[in-house]
Amino acid sequence: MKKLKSTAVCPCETIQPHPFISPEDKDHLQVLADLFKHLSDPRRLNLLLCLSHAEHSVCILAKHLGVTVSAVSHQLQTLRRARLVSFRREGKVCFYRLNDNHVHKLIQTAREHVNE
Amino acid sequence: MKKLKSTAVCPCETIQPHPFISPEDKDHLQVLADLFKHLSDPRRLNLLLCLSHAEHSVCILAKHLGVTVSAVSHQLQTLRRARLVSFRREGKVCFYRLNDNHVHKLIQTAREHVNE
DNA sequence: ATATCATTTGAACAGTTGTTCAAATGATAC
DNA sequence: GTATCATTTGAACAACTGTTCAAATGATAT
Repeated sequence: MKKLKSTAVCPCETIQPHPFISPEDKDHLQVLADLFKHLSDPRRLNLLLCLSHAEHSVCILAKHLGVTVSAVSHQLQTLRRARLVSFRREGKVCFYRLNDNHVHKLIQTAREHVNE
Repeated sequence: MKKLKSTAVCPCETIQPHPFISPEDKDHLQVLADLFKHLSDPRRLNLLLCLSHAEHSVCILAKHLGVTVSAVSHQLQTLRRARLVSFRREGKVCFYRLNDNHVHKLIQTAREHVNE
């Protein structure tokens, strides 16, 4: 067990740091990460897959996903803030739907990655 | 402020729950979510984008990303366990690279989603 | 063997996330 | 108005995540 004092001097010190990515990508980095974060929870992913077939009420979603209504509602609010889903109210019932079809493409590409 | 006792009885009660997704998708749900989780951190995403241009050493990556070597190394171990990156050792230096090009496709699809 | 550099590893710690519970809100019917 | 159903909301709490720090390991050179 040697007591090494971290000198923190490496050859890279002389290299001037610069991003390997373009400025516009840099700007979108956080936005992209946030998008992926919404897809990174199994239950939320399941929820999105349910909605990819048709619009559904919160109550039905909870039933089919096997979780509480409250939990689904919280997830839906998160997805709504991220503009991944939208909804319409019909009387007492709220029907949620996917906002566009890009989510499908994302999942499809990910699925290809997994299956190899 | 009414004290409502949750009756937890809704019309959906009569509906038998079934997944809206196919069995094989159900199996891959966790795997897919895990994949997205690795892309959900801005710094890790930045790291992957750096590697999408060429292989790089840990030291250089830390320099360019503006974080400590330790932090980068931890991230790389995570990505390595997920088989998203691999590496080769050359003397004292470890060079990391992307494991395949699916990551590019994923990022590209996500980027399209963001730009609309 | 010792020194140094590049990298890894484990522990601790702060920040974030998702669920649950209880209560509130919105809408319809009586 | 009250009752009921569907949904939302906020607070609390446990679980997870990523960073930092210190120490260890791996490799090369002297």
